[in-house]
This record gives sequence, structure tokens and C-alpha cells, in this order.
Amino acid sequence: MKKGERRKQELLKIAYRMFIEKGYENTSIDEIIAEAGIAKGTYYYYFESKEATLEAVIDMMIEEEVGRAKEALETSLPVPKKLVSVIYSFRPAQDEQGIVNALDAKENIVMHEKVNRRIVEEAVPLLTEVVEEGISQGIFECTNIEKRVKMLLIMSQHMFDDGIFTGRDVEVYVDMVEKILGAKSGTMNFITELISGGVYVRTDDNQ
Amino acid sequence: MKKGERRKQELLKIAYRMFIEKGYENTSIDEIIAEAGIAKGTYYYYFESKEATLEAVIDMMIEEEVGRAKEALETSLPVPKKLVSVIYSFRPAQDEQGIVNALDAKENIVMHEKVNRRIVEEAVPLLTEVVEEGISQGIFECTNIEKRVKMLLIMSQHMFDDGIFTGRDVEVYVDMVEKILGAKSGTMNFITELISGGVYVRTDDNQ
DNA sequence: TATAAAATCGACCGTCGGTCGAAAATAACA
DNA sequence: TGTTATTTTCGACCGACGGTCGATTTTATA
Repeated sequence: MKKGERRKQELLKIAYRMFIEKGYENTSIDEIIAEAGIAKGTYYYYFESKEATLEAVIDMMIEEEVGRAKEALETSLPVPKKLVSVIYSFRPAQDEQGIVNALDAKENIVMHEKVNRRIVEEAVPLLTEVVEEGISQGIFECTNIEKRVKMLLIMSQHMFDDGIFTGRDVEVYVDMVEKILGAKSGTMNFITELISGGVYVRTDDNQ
Repeated sequence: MKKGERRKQELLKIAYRMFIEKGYENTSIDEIIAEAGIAKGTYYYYFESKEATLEAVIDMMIEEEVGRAKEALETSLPVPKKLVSVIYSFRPAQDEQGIVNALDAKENIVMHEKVNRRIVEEAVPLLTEVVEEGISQGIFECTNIEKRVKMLLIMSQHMFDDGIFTGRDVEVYVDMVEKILGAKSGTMNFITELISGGVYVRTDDNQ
């Protein structure tokens, strides 16, 4: 009852790495089982299908990210920084950035898109909390929080994935964030320093 | 030199329809050639690969949409309405709405995403023109027009595809559009009536 | 040690995207 | 018109892929 779970995790890790390195569509089951050193039947003993594996891989990723986000949620950071922290929690972990950059936005459309959709699903309720807190503190001012938060997330995803806002252009992003949430101009300015400070910097070997 | 081109267009139309009806990934070459009543070799005489067919199909779609957008661009509509017209030009034609709804957002991730990316590419320069016109008329007020327009487009795509803003929620979208472009509150209010007026209404059998 | 359950194996299958050389249809030229 | 080029069509065939299944080995249970 323990051995099986360990093997499944092992396969999951291999699949995760290969999906990211070569893309979901370009990774064959044969390659995964070769890497794992098992027979095909064994693989299908643990996973219903290739797509089920993808879902499981994504579950694994999202679970970790939600964990980080909830940690950020419980800190005593000022609301604007907390907001950014939660959003940032859903970016791939620091040590995996390199790998992810290689394929995340370029190919691997299916996986990339599925991940982004799941992130929106999971992050919206958490961010809604933060924004509500901000409203009660008079920092934000808006209605329809969920819809706005959803848009904020989608914007942020495109900002990271496509690298739309580079260098000084971040100001545009900051401005849009403030206006979407009804924050006073300048409230989110710290984002600019955060990004130029290197926290969000991507090694731009792709695109 | 004529016959060949006609056949290619015929295959393109079949592929287009099937890609939309059943999704790109779920449509096999065998099904396409069966529908067309030709042999596989003939198919590959006209298309390098399945993906090349997808690109050609998308080209066909985008070409038509760009045409409609440029028409809208040359009208003497007031800038805010012109802006919306151009954006709306990139929605699937009225008579195809039904088909598109069935699969557009649900499955068919790859095609859907590729189409959306192409739309952003093609529509940004056109919309930038409109916004610049609006700025010179004092209707909009912003810098970094291209980035803002790109975000506006991405927001609009999600609005249509996911149906985020339904009914009265459109106000949120309108508000965000105004703020992103620096328009006076109320400038884009007519969008609300446009949508509730049925122009943008989708038959929500999907999702 | 006998038995049940969990885990592993790999040959096999149908489908898919794609290739290729030959044949048929069409155009160009004499 | 007959003859040669060119364009178009054909379908058998290929390798890779995702997935199945009954047999077999390993492990837990009593």
C-alpha cells in the first residue's frame, strides 16, 4: 500500500520533468517508461491514460503553488504586497525557472493553457480575500471583485508568459492593476522595483 | 493552375469545418480525405502536414476578419464605437457562431489559442490607430498604447470565450476598458446596450 | 505454507500522420 | 495530330504512438 504510492510519485516526477523539458505532446509514454525502467503495463497500472497523467502532474504543481499562496495569505504583509505575493506564488518555483522558460510559453500550448486555467480557478478565491481586505482598509475600491481579480490574473499571466511588460513598461502594468482595483495612483508602485530588482526576471532565451 | 487552387480551397473549407466541429486534435487526415473523397497522397500534394493545414485554416479565418476590421476602420463612426467595431470584427462571423460556440472554448485548446494569438498580432496595430485617433480627439488619454491595446484585446477575448461578463457584469468590463485607455467614465457605456441588445449574445449551450 | 492481492511484464492491437513510386489526367509543343 | 512534360491523383505501405490484456512475479495476509 506504500510502495505503489511511491512509484506513482516517481512516475509523476519523471512525467513532470519530461513534459516541461520536451512538451506534453512531444513526450511519449515509451520515453517515460524507458526513463523509469518499467514496462508499459506497469505504467497503465498507475495511470488511466496519458492525459490523466497530465492532469495529475498539473494537480501536483498547483497543489504546491496553492500551499505557497496560502502561506502568503497568512502573513501580516500590507495588503498590496500580500496581493502580489499571492499572485507570485503561482509562478513556477525559483529553481525550476530555467527549465520552464525553455518551453512554457513557446510550445506546449496544451499544458501551458491547462495550467493557466487551473491557476485562475484556484487563485481567484484567494485573491478575492486579499482584495476584500484591501477594500475594508480603504486601499482598494471596486465592486465585482471576482471578475476584476480574474482579469487581473489573466493580465498577470500574459505579462509573465509573453513578457509583454519589460523594463520601464512595467509602469503600464502597475497602472492597470491600480485602476482595475480602484487603488490610488502609486499604491502598487513597489512592483516596479520588485521586478527590476530581479525577483521576476526571466532569462530570456526563449521567444 | 486554377484547378489546383480550387481543390486546395475546398480542402481548406472541409478542414475548417471539421476542426471547429470536432476539434483539431480529434480530426484525422483520414476523416478529412474521406469527406473530400480523395486519396491520402492527394491531400499531401496540397498540404505539407496536418499542422500546415491548421495554419492555412487560421490564415483563412484571420484574413476575413482583418478585412472586416479594416472596413470598420475606414468608417466615420465615433472613435469609441469604431474601437468596438474593430474588436468585434475578430469574432467569428454571425452565421458561424453556433458551430464555434460548440467547441471554441471547451476543447480544441490548440486551435483556439493559436487563433487568439494571431488575432492579437493582427489587431493590435489596427486598434492602436483607433486609440491614437481617440487621443488626438481628447477621448482617450494614455501612453504605451500598444501594450494597453494588447491587454484590452486579451481581456476582450476572455470575456467572449469564457463568458466572464454576462448580463449586468458587462459594466465591469466597460469600466475596465475606460480605465485602461484613460477615457472619461461613461464613454464606453454604449457597450452595455450593444451586448444586452443581442449583438454579442452567445447561445450558451457550451461551458 | 497456502492463498489472496498487488504489482510487473511485454507481446500485441488499432489508429494516426506521413511517404513514395506508379499511374492517370492535363497542358504544351512539334 | 501524336509526343513529350507537367500536374494531379492514387493507395499500399511505414514507423510511432497510445492503449489493452492475460500471464507471471512479488508481496502481504492468515
